[in-house]
Amino acid sequence: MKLSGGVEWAVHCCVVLSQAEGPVPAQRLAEFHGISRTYLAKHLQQLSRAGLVSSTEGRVGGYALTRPGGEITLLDVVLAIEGREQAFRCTEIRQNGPLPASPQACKKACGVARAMHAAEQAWRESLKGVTIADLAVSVEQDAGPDTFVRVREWLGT
Amino acid sequence: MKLSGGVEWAVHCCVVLSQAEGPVPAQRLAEFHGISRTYLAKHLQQLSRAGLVSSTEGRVGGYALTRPGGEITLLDVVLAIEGREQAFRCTEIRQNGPLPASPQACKKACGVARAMHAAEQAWRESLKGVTIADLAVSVEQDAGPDTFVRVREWLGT
DNA sequence: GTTAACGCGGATAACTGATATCCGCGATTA
DNA sequence: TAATCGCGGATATCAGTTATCCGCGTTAAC
Repeated sequence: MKLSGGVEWAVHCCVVLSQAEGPVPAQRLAEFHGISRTYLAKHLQQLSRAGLVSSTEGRVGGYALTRPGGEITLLDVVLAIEGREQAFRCTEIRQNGPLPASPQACKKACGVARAMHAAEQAWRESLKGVTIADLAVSVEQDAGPDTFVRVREWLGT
Repeated sequence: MKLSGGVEWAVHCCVVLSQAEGPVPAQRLAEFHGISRTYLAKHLQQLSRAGLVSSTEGRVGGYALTRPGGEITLLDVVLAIEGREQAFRCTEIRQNGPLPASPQACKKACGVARAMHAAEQAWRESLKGVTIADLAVSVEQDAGPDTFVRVREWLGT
């Protein structure tokens, strides 16, 4: 089980965007994080399709958050990049073999699937409790109070 | 993000083993669940290496749980199959680019990684709260009180 | 009006990991 | 001695991730 590396990129980009003043081009976000421009573009397009960021085309285009950082959760970003499917996928093996479960019993999900999905729900709830704004605060605490001032400066360059 | 299909197989096998009277061969477990014998064998070997099941070789060999079902959690099985690595892997992109985080600040994990790992911890805690015995009970409730009697009967065939 | 910077979608390719099978080996028992 | 079993290695296939490139339309500056 592995999360796409794009999740990390997307989250960090959202934190930067939450502190930017205007639209930030993908090129700029890629440079800032030292990552591939073309591949990052794909992930930003996913964020755009999910409605988390808006894109402006043309000469001075780029990406911006559609909502304040406090209204975008980590879960929003993760689902936008990873998709909304559950990590655990029940293949209903209880219906196989010499003693298959009755169609009657299979109306509800099996105990294994229920437990796995409950765990995944706990994961999602935890991610839901963290916003981009929260992460921005933690970055500021770790890297110093002038961090985003310098980020904005560099973005304006 | 997707969990290995082997997790589902392994969990269901553990439930069956918790109700078996002697060692159950991989062949038998595969037949019972209508799945590939050779591939299931690989997963059972992983459970064996993790210490969740013991294997007896030879003519009347097979697999058995090393502990009562109540002492084996869903998390034990998932980690045995999926490995113990976190799904989210921080690549420290904060250290890249024109404004890299200071080595000082990087002594602790970044806020993004902390939040992702906290969510994963919540997932693990949830899995830790469910035992094989719990799952056996839920199977019995869903499929009827004589279910495991018939399972043992078929295994003995 | 032309040019340059930008986002968008499609095509493509390399690489990785999951899925799956087969084989020979040693162990055990009928 | 033969049949049944687990074990590990080699191998093949397939899907998903990672990544790049291209042409297209859009927009602003010159």
